[in-house]
Amino acid sequence: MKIDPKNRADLSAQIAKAIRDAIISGALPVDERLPSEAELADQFEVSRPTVREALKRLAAQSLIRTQRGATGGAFVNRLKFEDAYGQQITTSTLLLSMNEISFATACEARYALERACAPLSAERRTADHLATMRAETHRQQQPGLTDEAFCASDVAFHRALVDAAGNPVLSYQLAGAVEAMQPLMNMITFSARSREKIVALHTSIADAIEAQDAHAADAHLAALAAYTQELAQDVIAKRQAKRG
Amino acid sequence: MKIDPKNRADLSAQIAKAIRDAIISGALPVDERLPSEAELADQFEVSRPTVREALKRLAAQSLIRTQRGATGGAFVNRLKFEDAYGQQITTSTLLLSMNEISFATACEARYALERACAPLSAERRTADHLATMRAETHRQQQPGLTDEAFCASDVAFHRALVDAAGNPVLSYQLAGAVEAMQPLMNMITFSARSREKIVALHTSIADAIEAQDAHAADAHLAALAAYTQELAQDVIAKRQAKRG
DNA sequence: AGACGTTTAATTGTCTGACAAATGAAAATT
DNA sequence: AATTTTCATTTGTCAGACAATTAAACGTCT
Repeated sequence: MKIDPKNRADLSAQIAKAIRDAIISGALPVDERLPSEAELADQFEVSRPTVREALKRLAAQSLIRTQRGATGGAFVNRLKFEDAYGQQITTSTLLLSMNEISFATACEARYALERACAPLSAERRTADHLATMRAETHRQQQPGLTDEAFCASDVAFHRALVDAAGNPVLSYQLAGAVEAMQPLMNMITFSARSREKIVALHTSIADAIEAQDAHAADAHLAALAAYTQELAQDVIAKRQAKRG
Repeated sequence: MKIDPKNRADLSAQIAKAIRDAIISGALPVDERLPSEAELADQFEVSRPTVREALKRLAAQSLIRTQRGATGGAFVNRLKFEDAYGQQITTSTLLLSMNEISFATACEARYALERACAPLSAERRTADHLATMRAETHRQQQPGLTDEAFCASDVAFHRALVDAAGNPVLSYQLAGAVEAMQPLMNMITFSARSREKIVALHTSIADAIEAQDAHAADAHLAALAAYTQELAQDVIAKRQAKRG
């Protein structure tokens, strides 16, 4: 764990990288305690604030956790899926909002990934996953539901579908794609008729998953993808008509 | 952008969250300059080191960039796919290494996602993507290639396959899954015969993509997934035999 | 007037030293 | 033996200072 002694700029970034590399390589195992800030400052020959800035960088990535007190310090953190979810959703959301990603591109990616899960979900779905999907489709039929609540329920439905695949790596990867789409979906106002059609497709998907019919699930997901694209195009067209 | 004035613990985390929320909500647009560290310290009523720790947290997530000098400061960073790749790969790698994810689970997720890309890749592949895939399959036939180099070429082949879908969101999502698998793949020693079979499957996949035959591409990918699992099981079985 | 070097102000990067707060362990007391 | 007190360690925060960098403002020479 060394830093470049000549380049005295971005010291905290260099130190963070050195420690991060040690963690990734396994030299620092999970729950290992790092030296105290004072000791790290001595080792790297920098001041304590510089060490602290480096540690905060690592904390922002959930690579370490810190604890105050006599036996406290910085510990290598076991990166949990739930921690990673949050980061992925933040990153994906910003990527979509900052890079002029079209709705079509984001939507295509989302449904492509989701269709990859469907066969596994059909095979392994539990009663719990099915119950969640049914509950959400039921919620989506409530009359007074706001568009935001409808979209949130939509996300919950698709999360259950993905989780039913029983593969945490897939769930993690999909979390970003599905949740990052929500702000874009919220921009669409769902008419009563469009909601009805979406709920019908959700029901068909849940039926197919329950029947363990991967082919049917895929077909209904494809139909839902196509219909979502169609709705978005209508919204975009109407907006441009208003302008013109 | 406010912080809890009562809770004077984790101030830098609170400040980082306040600024992060402002960026995500769009209140701070891309390339907007944040107030100077001294001004932020005044606004939040904390010291400059505390502000700096908060800014370093955001820098670790590529949400801001800093520049020294008279017109310098911290600027909201346009999150590029390139930056996000790195973070996703780091996170995915650590998730796999720290959470006792089996090879089977990771492999299943990877190939499920990749098969989601295949139809789009078959439809949209350019000469450039095909050339990369051909070049990598050719490289994989070199006799003196180390296992690491073979795996690196394998990653490059699959990256080209994914990029051929022409959807940057998919490429971003897949980057984590494909690259994070590399350390696990490196643990497998590829015999001459297994390499031969893998190269044959790669060639079949490239052929199918070139012919824009999505169904064939999917079938060959499925075969590759099954064969990879088979190889891994052999390695695991041999290791256990050595122990016993 | 225009081109070119110089100064200057603003800003981040780093350092030093200090104190507060939390926390577990050791010591003292009942 | 159980409980309370004290204490050492460590992180969290603060104040002030100086160095390094950078672009704009200024001055000088042609």
